[in-house]
Amino acid sequence: MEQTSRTARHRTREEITEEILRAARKRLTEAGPGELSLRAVARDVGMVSSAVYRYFPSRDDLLTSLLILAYDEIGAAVEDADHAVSDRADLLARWTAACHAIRDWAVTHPGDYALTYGSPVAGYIAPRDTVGPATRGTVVLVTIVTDAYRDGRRARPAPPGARAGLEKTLGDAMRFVQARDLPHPPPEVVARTIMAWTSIFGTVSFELFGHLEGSVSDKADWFDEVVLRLAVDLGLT
Amino acid sequence: MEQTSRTARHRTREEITEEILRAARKRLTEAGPGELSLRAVARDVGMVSSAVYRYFPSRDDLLTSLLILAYDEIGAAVEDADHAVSDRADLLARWTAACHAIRDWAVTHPGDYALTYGSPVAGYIAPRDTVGPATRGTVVLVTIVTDAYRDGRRARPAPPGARAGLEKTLGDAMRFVQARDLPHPPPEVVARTIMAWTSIFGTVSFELFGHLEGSVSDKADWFDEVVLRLAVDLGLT
DNA sequence: TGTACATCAGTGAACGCGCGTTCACTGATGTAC
DNA sequence: TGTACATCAGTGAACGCGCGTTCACTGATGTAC
Repeated sequence: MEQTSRTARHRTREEITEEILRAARKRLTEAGPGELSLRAVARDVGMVSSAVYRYFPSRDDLLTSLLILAYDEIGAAVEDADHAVSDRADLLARWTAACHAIRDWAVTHPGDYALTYGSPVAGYIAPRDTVGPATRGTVVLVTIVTDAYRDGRRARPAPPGARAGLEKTLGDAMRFVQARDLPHPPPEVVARTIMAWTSIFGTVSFELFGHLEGSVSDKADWFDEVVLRLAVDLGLT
Repeated sequence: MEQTSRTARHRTREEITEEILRAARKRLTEAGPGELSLRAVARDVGMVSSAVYRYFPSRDDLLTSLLILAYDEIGAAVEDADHAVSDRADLLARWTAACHAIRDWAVTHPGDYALTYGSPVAGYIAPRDTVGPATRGTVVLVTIVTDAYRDGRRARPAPPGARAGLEKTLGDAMRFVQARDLPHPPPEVVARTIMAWTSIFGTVSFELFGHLEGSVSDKADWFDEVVLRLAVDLGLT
């Protein structure tokens, strides 16, 4: 009873909070996070600008919520795409599905993509709460590769000229997989995974930020080609 | 005589134009291109804001000049790095030098890097004049790879599952190398080159935009590792 | 070489604007007795 | 169940600010005869 009465007001509060976030995300596709205008968002929602302060203590807090929302959304999309592959041993299918989820989300949410993976907003420092959501998608990619390693599939070997000390260069990434996965994937596998991860987002960024113009004619097909080659390099096939 | 008298005033004009650009670039490291303030730049130079209009017709024109300047600078840095390798047949050395020039420039000019390779500025469309400068650095990377191909070195072969039509997916990039290089590098080589190019900038962007935090402990060493593996994949070793 | 005129760089005031945030307020919704 | 009080959402005015751009001006530099 106490719960339902609380939710009466509570629920509209949540609805309006979501409405503000929705309007802000829409604005992000046109304006860039640094120029996001609280007043414009308020106007879109149909409130006076000061009313927004009942929901977000400041513009920066709005940005933080948008950041967490975006990371959580792309993270969930990648997780869902991976889980939707019923044959868990089909690592190429899982890899392809996960990568596609990334690009699909980015293409349909260019404003949120710029917020999360574009240039950082000047004068804004993302608080700690964003770290968790930020890693969700990445963890899926890593899991697929380490599953492959456990399966006995092998990525490209270390190059002949490679120096020692790769493990130290990687640092936290090594510690992460070693705390999780048995048998421990060696540094070379972790390195190739980070390279692939970077390639995926690099390709998406190049597409969305216009750097493939004049080089690649079909961006979606190109992404598929990249994903396939990365899978091969990672030993997923 | 006429030339020297024209340069008297002309020269200070050029100097002040450069001073404005220098001040604007400095501002870019703190503010992001969308928020670049003409008035702030004028203040830094020690002029009244309206005086800047003697040099740039609008804020957008200032941005365009900054864009061209940045692309030209990184392009020249990459060209110089490549040319500085005296043994032209040492393709790994040339590749490594060119890639390092990219990262070095990016790390020392983060504001300009965000302008050129970060999220696009909302409401600003780069004019045609920026296209030429934008490609200079890329052309160097492509040249190194095609030199290797002419040498008989071979990149990774096309993956087993690859579809036909890669040539069409690439489009302009294929036309570019086919118009320039003999013997024509096949689509697979062009594809691997674009992937490597994307990886380089993806790695730099991830470093500068904070996405390697929590994964890679030594960013400079990591870049070296990436560059080496890309060289191997491209058949430069 | 000296004078008359044209060009140009820089000034300072003004324009109209949108911004983030604060604050005292009103009226509706929820809570406690 | 009904009343008194507390909480909360939203208003509207105001704050001080910085912005891009225009314009009439002054004084210095360059040009032509």
